[in-house]
Amino acid sequence: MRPDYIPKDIEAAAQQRWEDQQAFRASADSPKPKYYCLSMFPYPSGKLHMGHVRNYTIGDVLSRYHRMKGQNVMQPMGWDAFGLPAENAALANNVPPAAWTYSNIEHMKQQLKSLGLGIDWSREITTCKPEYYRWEQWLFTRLFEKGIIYKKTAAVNWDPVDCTVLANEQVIDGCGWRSGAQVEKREIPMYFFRITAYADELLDGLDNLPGWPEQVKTMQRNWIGKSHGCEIEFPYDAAVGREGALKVYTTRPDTLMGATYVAVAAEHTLAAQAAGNNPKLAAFVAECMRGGTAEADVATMEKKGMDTGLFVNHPLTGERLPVWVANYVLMGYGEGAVMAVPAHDERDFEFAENHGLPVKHVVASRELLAGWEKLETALSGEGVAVSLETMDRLGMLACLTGALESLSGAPSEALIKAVNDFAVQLQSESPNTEYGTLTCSGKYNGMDFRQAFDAIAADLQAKGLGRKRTQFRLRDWGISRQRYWGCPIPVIHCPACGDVPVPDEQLPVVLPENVTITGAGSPLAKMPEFYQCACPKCGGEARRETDTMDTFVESSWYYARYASPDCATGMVDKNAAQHWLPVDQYIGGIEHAILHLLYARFFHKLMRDEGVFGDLRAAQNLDEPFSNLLTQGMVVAPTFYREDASGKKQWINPADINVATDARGRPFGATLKADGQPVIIGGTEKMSKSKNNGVDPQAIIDKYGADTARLFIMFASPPDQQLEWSDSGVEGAYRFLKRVWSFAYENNTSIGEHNGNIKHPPEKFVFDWKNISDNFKVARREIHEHLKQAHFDFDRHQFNTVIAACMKILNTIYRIHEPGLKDGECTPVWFIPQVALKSEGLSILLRLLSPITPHIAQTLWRELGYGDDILAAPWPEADEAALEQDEIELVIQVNGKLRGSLRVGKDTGKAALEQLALAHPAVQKLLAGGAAKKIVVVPGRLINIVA
RNA sequence: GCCGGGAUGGUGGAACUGGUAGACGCGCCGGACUCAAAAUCCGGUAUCUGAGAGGAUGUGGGGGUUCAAGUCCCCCUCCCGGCACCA
Repeated sequence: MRPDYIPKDIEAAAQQRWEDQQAFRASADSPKPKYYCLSMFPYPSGKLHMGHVRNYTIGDVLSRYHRMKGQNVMQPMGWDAFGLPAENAALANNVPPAAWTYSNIEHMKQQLKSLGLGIDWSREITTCKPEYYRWEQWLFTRLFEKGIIYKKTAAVNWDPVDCTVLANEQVIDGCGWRSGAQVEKREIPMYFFRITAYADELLDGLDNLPGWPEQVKTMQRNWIGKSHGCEIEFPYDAAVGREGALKVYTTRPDTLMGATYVAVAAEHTLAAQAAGNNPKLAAFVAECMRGGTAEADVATMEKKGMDTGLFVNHPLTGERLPVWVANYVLMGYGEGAVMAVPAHDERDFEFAENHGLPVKHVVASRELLAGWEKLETALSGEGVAVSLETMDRLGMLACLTGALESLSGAPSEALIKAVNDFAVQLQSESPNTEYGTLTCSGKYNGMDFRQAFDAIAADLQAKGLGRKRTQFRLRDWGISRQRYWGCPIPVIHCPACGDVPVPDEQLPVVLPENVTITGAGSPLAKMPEFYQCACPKCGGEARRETDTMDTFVESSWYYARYASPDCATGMVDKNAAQHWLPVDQYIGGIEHAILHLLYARFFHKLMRDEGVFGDLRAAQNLDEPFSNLLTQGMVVAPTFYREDASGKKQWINPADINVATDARGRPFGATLKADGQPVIIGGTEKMSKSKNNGVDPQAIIDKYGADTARLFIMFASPPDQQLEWSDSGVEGAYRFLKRVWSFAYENNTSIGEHNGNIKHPPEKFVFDWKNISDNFKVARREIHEHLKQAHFDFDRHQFNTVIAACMKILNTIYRIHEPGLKDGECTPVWFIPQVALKSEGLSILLRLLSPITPHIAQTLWRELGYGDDILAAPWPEADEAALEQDEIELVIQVNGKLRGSLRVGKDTGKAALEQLALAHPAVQKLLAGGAAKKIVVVPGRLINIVA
């Protein structure tokens, strides 16, 4: 055995061994229970980044852990190969997207292999290959025929200079990233997946996912946004142009009597109609069309609006309400129109304040009602009666003003104060968005939310001007992309037959790979050899669709494809699907919590309903694709920069920086290694090219080895938290592995001999641990306590404390020594238990470490004669007998403050404990002769004396 | 703006069900080894106060519940993720 830890050598050897043995090839034939462990596949951007390393290490740790616990693990890998960056790279470097993508895959695959991941590479899939996407096209044609896919128009970001559609990412401050031109919203026809048809199932299904983080389920529930409300129609007459009704949806029909105006989106027909003969309004509508479509931008815009001059009628009172155009009302949401109740909605209130629109309170809190009662008493004291009818019509404030004006003399000071008090109270409740009691609402006065909701809905229904409706925030999924590097949409447009899906025998519609990317429009639309075709129905001349699919489509079903990656008869082989699905553990970034994970769940149900998984009775448990989900945090690192003459920040990579610290280790400045001059320390941010704070995983692997990289990443923080990169932390991880190696080397001979004597596996050898010395008993108890803790932490995926437990075990076994004796001098009586204990401790340590740092664990397992293959070793279990203790330590508190401790027999009774605690000198001192009011005894933990 | 998270020593983090705050690392300080350095090993290290024993304070800020709060409840600040065409 070599005295030094040389990761390069042992890692290459271990990886070669796994490759030779095909150690990670998963077969459905195994009698063991299956465990399908999946990490989100990477976009092949060029090289691995730390986020990938983190993701795949977590997946590999779980895979290896479950394998050692006796499961038949399948851990596949593939490439999310379609996407925008390939087109950008093509523009920048003049390389076709296909060639760029394939070469990136080649390189990244080597990098993944060097991490020592236990991946079944025979299942590798690449989404830009026709063998993969043809099945996506196949499903599309089925769904198209079923009506799950339909066509409608939707708004996109249009760059008027480059004449191209931009992704939200490519719109910066409302302008195109390349042209700098102001982006416009433009309506174009697109294909949509009717995901809303599955909204209820997607929502309810979340209740059957106990293995998902609560926060992700909450986000998805909110995203789906099921609400119960009413659709309400506001009729208008011929004065508007023609008779009709403006339809809105609201979750607050109880506030209907407080509606003081209605607002419509710029694209709404009423807006267009009003703009027809109003140039100012037309200009405003055009202004609303400027800017991107991203919701975050729209929602943070200044709320602007303009009066159309049109009126609609309140459905219950017939009152005329003005119609406004507002930029915060979006055509794609609900009906593209809202009823505005400024008194009870934040946005409506702000808008009404800005435009001088009336505010009418119709829902009152208990406090406000009490305030109003007080005011009424004050008013009647001055002989003023408030008419309920007036109040219903005008609202409290207007009604009050009228009443005061009707006073014959000047109001008394008491009345002025009462009025002021009420006004202040009303102001503080504006807007009041809580449920409350209806007021100023005529026949609905006094009702609560539920009663008012039902009564108003019933009245609307009776008038034919509204009804209860359940609505979802979730919108149908538009999948058409006017881009080249994606899966072609398998539709042919025939002038005679309309949109015709491509028949099975003509699939796949292959994306041509040798193209030139210009950045203006899709190259496919310029390739007659691609788009010219015959109609499959009538044979006439037709045009092939040149849009491609959203790349979320590929990533919505890849997990299923892994079950039978080469299946040539369908998306997935039915038997393979029924064997491997669902995914037992899915791991990926929290940023995918909504879109990707919702789309994949949706697709799973589409495939199920299409019979892709076979007979539904046979395909049980196939309603959801991912049983357990782990969402990892991102990898962040410190940033450093200098400002150039123009004030522009020049970001400097942390690798080129020296950080100076004071005597206590506090950083007080940083300098550039190259010139020794100071740089500015920025914040800690997500590793990125733009902040130049990325650390190349390859450099870490080359310098320290994959085990160190994996160990550091798993140790630095729990998987779901963000991970802060630290070079010295990496050094620490490396130091620990060197210490493990040294321990093994130093005890190589004795442990090796011991292991040889007892024959493996070591558990078969029953050592009489009862007769070892007290020191050894303590050491052994520590080891087994740490093991127990590690086990607990493995199961809750808190790998950082698993590693802490490993470090503690190493610290313990390093100290195993009979006092005053060295190995060579030990008498046989001491020597044998000492070696046995060290051997047991190291065997536990190596097996605990093996999922995390598999190369060193495998190497030492063999070197010290535990066995040939640590993957086949049984998972260690804590020995309960080793954990037993006769005496325990209890903490003594006085008034909740720590004042001392007590060693007692483990079975000491409560009364005895109280006596012992009261007799404790620190307690005596604090009680100063007084009696304890109360004594709280928490068994095994503490005694709290309340003085 | 809306939805979801987060904040604990110089630092990454630990504290499982409300029960000894700071495990385990990193850094720093001291020591051993060395001609010296690196590496390695041993010890110390929340803050303030005290010679010391000890005392006081302390988990982003403010309030509350409890014998007891990092943990539960209410309000606030800042940071991060997502917002439907980045993946």
